[in-house]
Amino acid sequence: MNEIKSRILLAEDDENLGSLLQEYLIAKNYETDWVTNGEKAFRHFEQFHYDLCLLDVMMPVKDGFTLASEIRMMNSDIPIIFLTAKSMKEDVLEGFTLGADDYITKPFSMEELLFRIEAILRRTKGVRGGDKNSWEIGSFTFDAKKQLLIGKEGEQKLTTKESELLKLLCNNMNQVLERNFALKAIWIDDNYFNARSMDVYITKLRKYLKPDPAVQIINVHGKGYKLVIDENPT
Amino acid sequence: MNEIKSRILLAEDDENLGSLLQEYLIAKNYETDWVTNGEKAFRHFEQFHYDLCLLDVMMPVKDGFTLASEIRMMNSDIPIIFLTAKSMKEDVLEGFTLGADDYITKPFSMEELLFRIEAILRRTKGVRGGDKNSWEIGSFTFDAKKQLLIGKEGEQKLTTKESELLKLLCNNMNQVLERNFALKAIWIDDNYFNARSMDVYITKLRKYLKPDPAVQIINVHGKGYKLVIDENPT
DNA sequence: TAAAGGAAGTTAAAGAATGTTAAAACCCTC
DNA sequence: GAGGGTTTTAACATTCTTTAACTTCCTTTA
Repeated sequence: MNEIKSRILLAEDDENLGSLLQEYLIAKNYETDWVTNGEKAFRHFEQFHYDLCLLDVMMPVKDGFTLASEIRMMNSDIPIIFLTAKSMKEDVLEGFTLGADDYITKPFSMEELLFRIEAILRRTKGVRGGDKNSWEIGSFTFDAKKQLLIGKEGEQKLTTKESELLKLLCNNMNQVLERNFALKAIWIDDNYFNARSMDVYITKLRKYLKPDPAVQIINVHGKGYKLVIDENPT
Repeated sequence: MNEIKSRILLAEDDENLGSLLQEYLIAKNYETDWVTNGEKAFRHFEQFHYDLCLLDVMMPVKDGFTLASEIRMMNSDIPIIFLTAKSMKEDVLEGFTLGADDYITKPFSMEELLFRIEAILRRTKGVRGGDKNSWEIGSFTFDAKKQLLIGKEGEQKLTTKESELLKLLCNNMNQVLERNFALKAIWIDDNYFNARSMDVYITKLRKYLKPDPAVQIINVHGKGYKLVIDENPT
């Protein structure tokens, strides 16, 4: 239940390897989409949400490096692992300058890949075992278990709904929390009225967080909300 | 610009390799302490502050894995890279279960090690090479995260679409941002209507940027747009 | 070089999404 | 079933995006 599946985008033109990897990753409980060229990969990336990209360097239509730089342009945080057939140093170096998080040289064992994936996800999700229930939100501390938002000016007790929504926002810090996802997670039904109810809660949370202007809940029109924190206030 | 030196703890019993690595890392501007066994390494770790540990797996007195688990016990966040002579899978796996952030198999090139180190430090320090979310645009400052364009005359809150488009332009500063790419990146569908919608947003951005005549969004007919900044105004 | 046609610029308005506030409905506990 | 807190509904305000209509600019080609 605390096992939120991570979504992986796998771009690999070799049909055998690709399907093998997809099968393996799905078996390991990762929702894995497999595409066979860089062009398709980019379209998938635009359209869906992923937690990690696994990109073959040499692919038809659009190579892995080009693809990676385009992906980086749209999302500067998502982890990217390159699969490279050649162990050529130049490849490795270029990959890292593009902001790769890791690379792995073919042939590799499934296990090795899996461990690299898990190592990166541990880091990026900031979880070394177990899921979080308290966060630093700017100058606030939010304790989800106690449903308490502690600020400089004092404590604010949160209702269940308020707390659940803030928790989802924290879990997706700096990323878009999709309306539908939040609705289904909290309200089960994602109908019109519940959506409006959620709007009301967003307003409430914004009011609570108002004392720290570095903290903001930003609306992404037609998509959802994003909790952002200004790291270096001017 | 990022002149903060990172401190590295290097534990390697091979005198030749150890001194070579230390020399190289210092040349690359890392403050590197080199020790020749696990026992000494742990004492150093207790006594000083480090940003990254580079541990040989096989060392006298105390091996790298034991050392790592002791270090982990004191600091669950510090990045650890194992140096391993054997390429045995078991080693790799055990290393990762101990919370290694990476491992590298001997023999390796200095460059490869350096890039792995830098990749990890980028991640943990949250600073990645070509990864920005704020730009100087002439006399403006654009904060993509907060969707804010700060000028001399005041702040302008940007909508999601405005911000996404400006971000793409910034990522391609002084280069042509292709219409097609921007459309697919932001609107997903690159049909006629979305293209006209983008035109509208270009107009809006130009209006916001108007206060500084050195900043311009130039149209490249049939191709796309280019954000240029006049560095030395006459 | 002038005309034609497509590309881009501009502005306004319509419709959908979101923001806000308050009252109503609900749900506990006593 | 009264009272206090929580959640939903309602009503109205505001903002965002798209569409439309019209204008201007650019490139090609006769």
